[in-house]
Amino acid sequence: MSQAPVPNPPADPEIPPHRYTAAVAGRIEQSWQDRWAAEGTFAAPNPVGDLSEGFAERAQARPKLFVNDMFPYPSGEGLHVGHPLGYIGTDVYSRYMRMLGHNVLHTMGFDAFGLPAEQFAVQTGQHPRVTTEQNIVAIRRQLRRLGLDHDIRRSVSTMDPGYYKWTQWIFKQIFCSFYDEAADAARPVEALVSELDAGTREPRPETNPYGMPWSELSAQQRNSVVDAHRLAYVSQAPVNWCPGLGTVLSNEEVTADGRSERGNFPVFRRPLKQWKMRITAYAERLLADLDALEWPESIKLMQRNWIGRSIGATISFTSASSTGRGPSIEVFTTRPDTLFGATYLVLAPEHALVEELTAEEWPDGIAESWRSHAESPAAAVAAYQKSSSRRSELERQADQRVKSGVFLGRYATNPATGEEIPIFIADYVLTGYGTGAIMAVPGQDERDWEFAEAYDLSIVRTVAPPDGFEGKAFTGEGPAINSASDRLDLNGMGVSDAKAAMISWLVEEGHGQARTTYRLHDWLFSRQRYWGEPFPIVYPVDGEDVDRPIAVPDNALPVLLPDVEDYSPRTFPDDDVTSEPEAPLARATDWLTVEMDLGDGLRTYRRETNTMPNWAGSCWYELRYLDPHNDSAFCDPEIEKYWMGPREDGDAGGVDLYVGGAEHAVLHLLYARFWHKVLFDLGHVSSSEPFRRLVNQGMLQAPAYTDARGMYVDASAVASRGGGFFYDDAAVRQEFGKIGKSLKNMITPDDMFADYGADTFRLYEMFTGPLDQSRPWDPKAVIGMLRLLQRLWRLVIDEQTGEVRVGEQPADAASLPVLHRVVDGVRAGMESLRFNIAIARITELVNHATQAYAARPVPRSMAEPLVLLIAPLAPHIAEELWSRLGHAESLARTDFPVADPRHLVDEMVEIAVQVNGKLRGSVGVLAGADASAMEMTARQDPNVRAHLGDAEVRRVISVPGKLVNFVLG
RNA sequence: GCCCCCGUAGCCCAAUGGCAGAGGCAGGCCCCUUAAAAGGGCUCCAGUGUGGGUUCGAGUCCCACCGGGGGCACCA
Repeated sequence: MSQAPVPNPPADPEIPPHRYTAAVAGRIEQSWQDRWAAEGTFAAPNPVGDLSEGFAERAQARPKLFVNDMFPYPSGEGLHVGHPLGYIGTDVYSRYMRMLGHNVLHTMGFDAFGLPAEQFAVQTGQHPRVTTEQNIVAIRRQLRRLGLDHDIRRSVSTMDPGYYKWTQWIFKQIFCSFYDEAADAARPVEALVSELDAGTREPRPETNPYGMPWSELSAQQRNSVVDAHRLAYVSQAPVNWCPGLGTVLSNEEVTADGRSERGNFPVFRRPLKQWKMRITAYAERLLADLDALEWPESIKLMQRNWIGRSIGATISFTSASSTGRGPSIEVFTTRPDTLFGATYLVLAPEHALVEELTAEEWPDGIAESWRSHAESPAAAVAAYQKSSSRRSELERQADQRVKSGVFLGRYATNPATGEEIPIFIADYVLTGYGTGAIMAVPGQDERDWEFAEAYDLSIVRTVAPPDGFEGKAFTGEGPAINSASDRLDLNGMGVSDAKAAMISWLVEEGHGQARTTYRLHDWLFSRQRYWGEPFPIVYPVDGEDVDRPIAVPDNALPVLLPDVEDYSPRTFPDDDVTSEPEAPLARATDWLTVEMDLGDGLRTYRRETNTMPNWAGSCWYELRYLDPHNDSAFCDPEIEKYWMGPREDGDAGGVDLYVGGAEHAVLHLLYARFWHKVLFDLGHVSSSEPFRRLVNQGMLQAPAYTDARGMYVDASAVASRGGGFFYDDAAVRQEFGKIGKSLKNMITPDDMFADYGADTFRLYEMFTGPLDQSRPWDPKAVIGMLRLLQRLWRLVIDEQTGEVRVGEQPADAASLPVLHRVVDGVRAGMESLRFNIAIARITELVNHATQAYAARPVPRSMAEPLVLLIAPLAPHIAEELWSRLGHAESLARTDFPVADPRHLVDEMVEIAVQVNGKLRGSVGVLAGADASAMEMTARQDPNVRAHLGDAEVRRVISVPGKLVNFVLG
């Protein structure tokens, strides 16, 4: 497609007929996009399977590279100029790497399930699938117009049954697995059952409440023990219930102030029966494997904080009851060394032992404040439990630090001191962390100190604070004090020695053991929404195993999402704590019950009516790009190994470059790692991590304008005059903010295509700063990149005639160092994803060539490398010029220019001469000059001489090619 | 409160510990134009947030503080 020179119908007769304008750019760009699509330029062959055509010739001998963006949610508003930042970044990098000889796969898909589509459907009465499909079409068009080098054969959409079939299949894999601590890996549940049957394994204690060995359990009891081992399981536990959204949410979806991340509705903790994923089994590996990943440190840190490992011990306290011994209470502490200072125990209000530990009546002689103005401990406990469950997280937040609690009327024995200490419940102890119970050590813990002050509890320091310490609790390092009994003496030890000594004593005496806990909780996986993946789960409606969750067989996948009359989730007033979740799928009455033969004859089953959370589809999509049409596996193992497998021993494997926003630090990125590790354990993938290298693109902010009333005005209608900004002749104030409707500063890629063309837009996005940095988007600055392309165009094409104007003569000697320095700099910018410096280098070369060859043709030996240098950044104009320079093939796989080292060093260099570190002169020396030659030359500079005078030169620092510094004595 | 990142010209940003400026926008001047600008050329503009320290030499390394952004927050 060596197009006839584009006829340029000049709207303005004064513009040269063949100038590179937005209109010309638009025609060139669309014709190249057509050609790339027709020729399959960016099709990356797989080693085997339906996409393997061309592998031998195009890929086999080359290194591979898999580049991936976080795929977009196809919202009805389309893309604004902020979205493509990362997409363009990966595009430039992948085009560059392709020119370096890699078999590059760059992909894009759609995260199609989600709440907005459902809400839009409710408003318009259109099926969410219909509106989502329309949005996908619109966004596909925008992405194509950007000229991205995606292998479009591999586009995926999470809402397609052919896709979510495999989401459901992976769910089944997780459901049908348990975590084998000994192997430190997930294994199939069948293996668990056969080991239990063979007697080579006992159930994990917490899974077997029956107090009998496996061999003596009934069939139903065995089922419940097995189900309690599964990595996906149903549990009745306090969860985040959001009445305003009508659904439960995962911890990751709740903000620090107890509201939903989406919609900002209050969230309440309520015990509900819900699906969870045992991500906590992977806590240690999710933590440890972060080290080897090439991820931003900030994201690694956020994941480490979220996983929140604490190393400490569990300690058992024996309680006393009116009849003698009561139940023992297990607490978790990171400071076992302070046990001698534990003067009371606190349980979370929801703790399972609270009822059993509540005394009949108040013991004699206790302070009124401990009675909570209640007649009996049971009444006080009931009132307190009620009030704390009613409070939203937000309210708990608001009275943070005001400690309250209730005495249970019972005491426990401190195993170190033998003393009786009172047992309280208080909501500053959280059910979900550790054991849900603590030993309170006011001397070394600020929270415990506050509570102790409020309830007049005794305080014993067990770590000596430094002299002059005037604070309350002392949490720092110091020697142990008050920590000795006739059986154990910690006094004088530092904190870590004391911890170790205490733990070994506890273990010896049977009072406790070392233990590590995590802040990470199991992932709440069910949602009461319509627009998501149905679970591949059914429940028998009768029989002995009634209500037991059972996975449907693989041949029944996908479990299709049924149509319903009403897609809307049942929502409630924001603060309706007592409301109950209600899944929209429960309304699909025909779908709800199903007759199946799952091995014991035809029976009736009820389907699971919850759907999966929005994150499910994005937990594994990078794998589906690799083998998108495979109907017998989510991905052929050989193909996975080729694109994502480890490169050498110790390498985790994964996507070679993954780019997306930092807002997914602990949501998508943690969930996806978890799923990937399960698939790895079960032998389905060879990589142990999904994303080897991660880069967060920055956020773009655009100018927004407020009028005198403080209202936002349409930013596109604001004019700037004489340093001020005006809207309808009224002065307005400029600020920068998130692009969108609310600030009325929406700028779309379509505006940019129309005004400048895609190449200028791409250049501008990449030019304003490093990829990972947030920066303002200044619509007025885009013109600079168009000017650059116009100058480039003019170097190759005569604006009057449209003829190619390059010459065949060699380049000037003075041009070669410039060219090669620029090549070197552009490569450096491409490698480091700092495309802004690559563009600056290219601009230098364009400016140099424009000046040096103002009156004569630019040599082909300069023009061609220049075109190739800019090709990853501005691919359309580069292809067009390359074609006009006489090349029939696309430049997509042409070798990227290489800098010749001989031209990187000048013969003569200017070096700085300093005296005592101050610049005193500048002299020219031969580039290869050694230290003494540089010094000799430097001493001849008159100004340097004057400064040296007669003083003694104590030392001379010579940096070759840079400077000489005389240090005087 | 704790943790992380960032402060260079009017603005966006460059500068392996070695002469603070590569590139762009805006401003000014000139050329081309009847005129204009989304053409061409030239040009003004900071001593690197503040205060210490290390070093022959600090934008760069270390410490403290100030300002901006982000994360976590009763996690025992």
